[in-house]
Amino acid sequence: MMDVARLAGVSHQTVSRVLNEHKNVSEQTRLKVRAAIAELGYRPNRTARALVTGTSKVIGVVAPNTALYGPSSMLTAFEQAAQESGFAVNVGSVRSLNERSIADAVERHLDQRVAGLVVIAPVASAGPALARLPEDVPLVTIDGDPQRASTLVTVDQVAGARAATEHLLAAGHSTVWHISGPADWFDAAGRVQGWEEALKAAGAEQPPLLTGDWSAESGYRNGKLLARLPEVTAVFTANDHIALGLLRALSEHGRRVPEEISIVGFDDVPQSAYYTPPLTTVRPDFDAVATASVELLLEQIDSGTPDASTRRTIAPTLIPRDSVAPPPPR
Amino acid sequence: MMDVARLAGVSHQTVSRVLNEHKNVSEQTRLKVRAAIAELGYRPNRTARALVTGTSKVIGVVAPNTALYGPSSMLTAFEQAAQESGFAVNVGSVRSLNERSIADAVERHLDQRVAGLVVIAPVASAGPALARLPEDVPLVTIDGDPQRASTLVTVDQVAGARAATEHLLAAGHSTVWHISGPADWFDAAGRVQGWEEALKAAGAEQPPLLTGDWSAESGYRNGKLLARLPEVTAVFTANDHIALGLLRALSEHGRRVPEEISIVGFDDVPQSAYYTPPLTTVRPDFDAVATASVELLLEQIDSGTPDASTRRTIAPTLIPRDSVAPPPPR
DNA sequence: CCGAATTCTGTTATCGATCGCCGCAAAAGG
DNA sequence: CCTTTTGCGGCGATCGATAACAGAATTCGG
Repeated sequence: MMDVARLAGVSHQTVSRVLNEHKNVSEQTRLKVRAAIAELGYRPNRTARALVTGTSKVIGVVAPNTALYGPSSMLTAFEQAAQESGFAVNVGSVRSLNERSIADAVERHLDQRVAGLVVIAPVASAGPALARLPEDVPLVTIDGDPQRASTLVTVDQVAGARAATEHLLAAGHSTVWHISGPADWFDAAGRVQGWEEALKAAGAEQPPLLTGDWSAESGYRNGKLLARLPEVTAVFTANDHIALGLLRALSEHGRRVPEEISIVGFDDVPQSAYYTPPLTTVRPDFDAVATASVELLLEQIDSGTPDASTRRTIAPTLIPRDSVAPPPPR
Repeated sequence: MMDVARLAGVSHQTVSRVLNEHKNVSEQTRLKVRAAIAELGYRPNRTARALVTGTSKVIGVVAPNTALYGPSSMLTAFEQAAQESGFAVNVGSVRSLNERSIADAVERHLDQRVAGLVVIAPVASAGPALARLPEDVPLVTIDGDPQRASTLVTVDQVAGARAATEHLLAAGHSTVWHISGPADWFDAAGRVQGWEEALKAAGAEQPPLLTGDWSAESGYRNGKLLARLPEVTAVFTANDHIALGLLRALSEHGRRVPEEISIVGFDDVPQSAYYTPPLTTVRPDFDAVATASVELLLEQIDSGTPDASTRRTIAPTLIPRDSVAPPPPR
């Protein structure tokens, strides 16, 4: 910076002012400084700036360390959005979603003096870890506890699940079965709730809930059971991978989809259009979630007021494909 | 730090020594300082340290901004490995893999004063961007150009593809077709090469190469064509998603897998065991790639010698499932 | 045409650590 | 018993930026 100042014939402070787009610097010197910067190929040292300002142009993201489609696609979408606002992204993945490891990940980020935090915290155990956070750090929670008072961005799981269930009921099915995600995930709970609501609203009988863990394997395991129950004609699965396992199990038992059994998934993974048959599913807009999160976080960072307690809900859309048909005549 | 020093009755310098595990500090004062640190809950400011040392405990990762299974699972594996060595990870994803955007991502990381860089650079266009990197920054390239002289960690694409092709030939097929990945990806090129080698070694005729783009859609598109060629009995696809699209196309044309056509994929995505039929595939060990990368990078960082030009190759393993069978009698 | 307000720019202190050098005490050597 | 080495710990400078304050130049109202 000193070199630039010398070349431009000004003080280092003036260079700093140009860099930070302060007013009160004449057009003439501004140009001189700009020229000197360009000539020397000077790039400011963000570390030094971070030291004196006490904050950095870095956002910390805490995400579960899984290959799950949702979290991983949000991560990249998130990085993209941050980048467009001039922020870098520090990831701190957590192997398991318990309070301790989330708290650790948060600590690591705080050590790095991040400007704000985004936490993908889809389970209840994340709550306490976040509660002990210093008051003044900007925070956005994604898919977090709907009850907690903090800035929250969520996919409207309930509405998505309701749409899926209603779609099956509208096709003529008397009721709809559900294979859920892990019980401690808010996402899974929301989808169960939407499913229940739709059944109740339609006056349909509610079959027992089957529980999966997002994996195709769990869909397969539950599918083995469903395949043997002749009264099952429609199933809504908590995600597309469970649906895939279910399709596999049904196919092994010779039960045809959608002729005998209709299925709706959730997530719209890019492959689901090529399942056998192509899967009707619900698409949450992960890009929108990421964009909204960055937006809310930057608002907090700029304003200095950490917790506005606003929440943003992203509505998913139903993608009809070939895995839904009217029930077979009995 | 001053507060800690005061409480321990020493100077700030001694506190720093304790923190950095310098020798020349007596056991007695070390304990006093440790106690003071614990009592005050002091955490060193990494930003200040980064400023004076000129480097940070942060590694930059450049990865393509895709939902592709390989890159995204390496990203999380990578973060995990770095974390265990006390490093944080800064991600800089790139939307498209051209020279310009890769160079930009690298610049952003350098601005942050990262200690080293890992670049997932599976295309040739990444080369020039990396060539212009300052000499002294530790760098590990993943799945990069096998010809370039730089520290490189790769999955042995050729061996994996050879194994897949040989597996099909061993089942009795007279030749094997191949749907490749995008031509500009090294991964794709390696798999094509392994396929060619295996065919040549077996004296099998080499069918024309079909080109995909990793997506199920491209597998489907090519599958529509293959389904109409009665002589096709075995196909090796560049990844599992292409195989899924292929399965779909074959199923639509009433061609049965594996009775009429055998298929082998690549990647072993968690879902491939539940495709219809379960897919025989080749599993690259992404965790091993990540671990090796971090290891090599830390070696460079510690030793101060940036470019050791070592390379580490991870051998993939064939996972036999149900999508391979002998060819139908003719 | 002068004093006051307003721009512009420079000087110095500061963020929180590490590094180099120096002094002092205790241990080793003659 | 005195000198030399070694171990321990302190003082001040430093990294590269921004913040606060103050001085110089300019504009403006009366």
